[in-house]
Amino acid sequence: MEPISRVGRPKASSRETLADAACELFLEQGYEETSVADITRRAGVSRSSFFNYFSSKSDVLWSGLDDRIDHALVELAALGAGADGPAVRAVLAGLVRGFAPDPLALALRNASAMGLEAELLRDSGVRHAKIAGGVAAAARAAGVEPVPAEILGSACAAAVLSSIRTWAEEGAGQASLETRFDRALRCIHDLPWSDRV
Amino acid sequence: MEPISRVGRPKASSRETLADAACELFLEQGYEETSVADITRRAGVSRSSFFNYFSSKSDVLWSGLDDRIDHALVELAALGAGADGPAVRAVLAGLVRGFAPDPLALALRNASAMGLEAELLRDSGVRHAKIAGGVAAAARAAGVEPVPAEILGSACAAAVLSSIRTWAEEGAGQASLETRFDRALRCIHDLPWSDRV
DNA sequence: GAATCTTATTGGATCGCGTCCAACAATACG
DNA sequence: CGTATTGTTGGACGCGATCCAATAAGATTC
Repeated sequence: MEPISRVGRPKASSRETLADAACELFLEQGYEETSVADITRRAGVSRSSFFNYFSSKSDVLWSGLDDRIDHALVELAALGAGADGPAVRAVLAGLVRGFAPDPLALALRNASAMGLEAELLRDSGVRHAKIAGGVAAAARAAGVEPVPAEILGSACAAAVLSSIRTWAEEGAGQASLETRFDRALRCIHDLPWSDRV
Repeated sequence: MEPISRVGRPKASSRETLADAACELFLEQGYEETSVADITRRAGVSRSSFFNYFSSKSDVLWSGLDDRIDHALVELAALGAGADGPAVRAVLAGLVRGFAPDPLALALRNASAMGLEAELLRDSGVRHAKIAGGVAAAARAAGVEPVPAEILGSACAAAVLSSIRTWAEEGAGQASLETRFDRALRCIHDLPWSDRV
């Protein structure tokens, strides 16, 4: 991935060290109650260093998924006018494929223990919006009207995020994330109340 | 609405005074660049007073819609097991009915001038999640499985928010908000790619 | 091995949001 | 005129986040 540069001062710490320290503390004393200074103290680095590795406290939880989302957004944009259903489906499937247990999965599973409900509501809304926006743009590029495009985007984003959430909540057990996502996507064209809402 | 208390010190300022000052400044110099202190300076009150009227800076923009959303959530919860399509539709229609031009509408129309893109993405995500969560809970109460319920909720939330957004962006002209919302809701059971995604 | 280049780490200053609280002001009521 | 009630104010505080200059630790070059 990274063309590890062999020049300059070597990194003394790592994202992982910081993420581990952060997750420990989130579990021990809650997310809100853990300051960035707490995290860096435990990791044995300075507070400044934290922001060399993460752009914010919540980034510890979300950077893994964010990378995947950003990658998917690029692919969606590249679809151009050829953004039909299967193409979009393939991009989104790639988004979830191989998504490993991660600080985010830990946070989703222990949301109440971490006192994360509010924070997760807020942050997952941002990711929902990013995915939905990307899909909506792809749909518009393929000729769909703006409002239905947004609704479709939003439904797809919900499929992605809610499959991740249920997968994380139930541990690694049961169905794989990709299977869940497939099932979720199928729900879109089989919505309840479709004939009535 | 309010049982105006005739006892104790009368209010020296008002929400409206503060909201007006805030909107002026947001337009003049942008949202990020406007501090709470700036707002209260212009309104002629102390910084502390701001938080007697609004719970946060962004609350200036969102409190009007938030009240409506909270009201709708209560109604949705009250539906219980009888939450069928038309009932939910009626609640959501009530959410948008008579939604007047408002700091939020101003912000949506002048988002780029206010440098609000990022903030709106973030904040509208929260409202999307609230609406989607409420509709999903109602759907689950009516026997819908969790994942399709979330997707349905998300689609409904997108219908609400995207109709508000397009309505605000095009000024008060063209179609009324309620008409827009009706059209948006209809998109849900006529999604493009329905046979393919 | 010394100078130099590149990159990482660090501490400290600074800012803004949001919370909290005690002091104070203005009104109604008895 | 006291007193209760409600609103306003200033100040202190903690936290997240940004910025920057000083410093450290290697690699590279000569």
